[in-house]
Amino acid sequence: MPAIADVARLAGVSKATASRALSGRGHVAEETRRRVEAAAAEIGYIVSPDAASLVTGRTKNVGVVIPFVNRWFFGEVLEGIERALLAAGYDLTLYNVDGAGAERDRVFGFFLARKRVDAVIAVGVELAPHELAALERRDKPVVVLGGGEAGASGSARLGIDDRAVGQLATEHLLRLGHTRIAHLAGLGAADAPLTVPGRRRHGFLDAMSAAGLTPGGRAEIVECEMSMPGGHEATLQLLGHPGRRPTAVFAASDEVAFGAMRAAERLGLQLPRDLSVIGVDGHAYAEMFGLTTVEQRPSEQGRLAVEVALRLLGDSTLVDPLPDSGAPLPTRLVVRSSTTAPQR
Amino acid sequence: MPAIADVARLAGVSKATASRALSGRGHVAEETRRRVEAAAAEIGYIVSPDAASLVTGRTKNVGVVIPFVNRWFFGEVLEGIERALLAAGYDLTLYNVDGAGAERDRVFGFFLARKRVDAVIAVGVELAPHELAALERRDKPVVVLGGGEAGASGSARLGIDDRAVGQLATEHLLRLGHTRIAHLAGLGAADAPLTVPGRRRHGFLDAMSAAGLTPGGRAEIVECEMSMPGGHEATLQLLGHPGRRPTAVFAASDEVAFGAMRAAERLGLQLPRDLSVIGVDGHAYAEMFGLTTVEQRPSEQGRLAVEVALRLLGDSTLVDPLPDSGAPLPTRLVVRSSTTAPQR
DNA sequence: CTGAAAGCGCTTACAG
DNA sequence: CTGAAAGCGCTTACAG
Repeated sequence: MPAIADVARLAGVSKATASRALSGRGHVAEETRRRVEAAAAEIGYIVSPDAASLVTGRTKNVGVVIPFVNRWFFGEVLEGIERALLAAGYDLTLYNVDGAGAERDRVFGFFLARKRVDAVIAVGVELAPHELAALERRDKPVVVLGGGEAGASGSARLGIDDRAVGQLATEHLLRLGHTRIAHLAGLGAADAPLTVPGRRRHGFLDAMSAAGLTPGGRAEIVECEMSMPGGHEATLQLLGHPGRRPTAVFAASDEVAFGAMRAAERLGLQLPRDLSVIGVDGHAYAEMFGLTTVEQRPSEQGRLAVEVALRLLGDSTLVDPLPDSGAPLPTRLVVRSSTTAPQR
Repeated sequence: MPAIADVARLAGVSKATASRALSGRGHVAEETRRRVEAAAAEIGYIVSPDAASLVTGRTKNVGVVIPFVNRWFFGEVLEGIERALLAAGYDLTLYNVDGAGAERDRVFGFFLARKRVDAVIAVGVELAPHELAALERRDKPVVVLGGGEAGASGSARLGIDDRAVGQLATEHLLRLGHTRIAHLAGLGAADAPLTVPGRRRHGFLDAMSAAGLTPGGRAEIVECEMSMPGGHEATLQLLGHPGRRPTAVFAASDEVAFGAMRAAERLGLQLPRDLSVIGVDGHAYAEMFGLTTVEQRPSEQGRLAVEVALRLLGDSTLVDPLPDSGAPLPTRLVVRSSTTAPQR
């Protein structure tokens, strides 16, 4: 494995000059640079990131903490992050952390605490105060994407306005004339008002109240896992009482909405005549299902999170101001065939 | 940021002893070890992986090359790999590489060529000979999971027997009495016989031939993207000719099967009466769809790939022999309600 | 524009 | 069982 000393020798320069020529930092005569580059190419030299990190203190590596890989939103975010990081010459170290437990403590207490990553991007993960503090103590910029409370000093927060999204989705149904509207909320929505499910639920309640409709207790909000089977099961349960069946459902995510649609069809309902369904996400399958949804662009959000992280690291080539000013990321209502006016 | 010299000073020992006490390599008196550990804990010392890598030549980091994150099989594999790597104290560096192109060349030519990962796990990616050769030249063990041809010297290959899977799925339909069976194959199945879609298609043809049924050209094999919309679209196309409609469909993956089921229902068919559908995967949603499938365990496969990689690195604590002997990974037919005998 | 030297933070023979 | 010393492969002031 050739080292920089080999390149230097072959090019007839010092290691210092070889380093400058290859890294582009510092001035090197054009002719010298060419010689060094030719020498490096000839012997297949590739810089050792470890050695470089040791002296610069930069690893060119970003840690990503994410609770799921196999949920559409998270997978898309991850792809967006990966692409942007790669383009910037950074590596992505993946930590799949869901909930609490020994594994999580190990990620924050050991893996992330070492000098192996320059920054951390946390996707849809509530960072405990001590977790954030530990990262900041080690001068690791943190970018939090989605959910959560306002950030601490060294950290940035990015995300859509989930409360507004819930409100918009509900208002769409209200404007169509629905009054018996159920909400399929994510697990823990009622208990954790600052999480993504909690905020969407809040938006739902805001819209209903504004319309003078006070949703009753369990009959109109059902919590479920934010997946297709979650929505399926909850909808079977929800539509179980034929007495006061809702005419519309606001599902906390598109995957939940798909499950709801399938469950309703299985019960013999005609969609959208007997039940309107709206989701949140803009899932790749939404078009196939004809699902009306509030669309967001997770892969774009991932790209943005990377830009903010690089900027926090002072390694951004960007001129444009970034939307880390606190403004929420964009969303957009996309109306398809799954929502219509209620039957008279 | 405290260094090992600080720990040594505080514990009243040399850096060498501190290193040995903390790493567990080499002998240290029990009492000394305790003093060193107490000192490390007191000042919050955490070893610098870069510095350690530089001298040991090991990074405790494995690169994972994967074409998708957001397809069930791949997401599950990734989660399995991540968990196993984390448990072994390794980091996972993610390279999301789909198809060819400049990005791919950059991953293999730059990112993976550096001394930043000890080994590479490639999931469902056909490695070009020069890509494999480049990794081997740098002494990087390679574990290939899924698809592809027999491995080269320093590499191991793991996967299910996709041809046998295709055959089994088709035989299940044949045994139920179906004779007009269509296959929804993955894109490129006909052109690339050694890929996953190619092998499943091959198994389909083997079973059909053995039953004396020679499938005609395009009427009975349709290729599509291996996703739910892919299966949906292909099925609408397939069932377009009411003349010789198949009574059963073997879908190359569960996601394709879900799309096929939805398309058939949309066309007014009663499932499974009018159409039996079988998939491959054991997707988390298969139960909800009542889908008969040939199940595999991708997260388990990911775990196995890690074990093989660690073994190749001589860093395995395992005693049991591993299934890297060339035997295919296990699969299992799971019969649900989506398949039944054809209508008379 | 270029080079000699120091040093990043570790680990590992080599002695004792 | 422990320590002094060398060295992993780089980059960066500091001179010139």
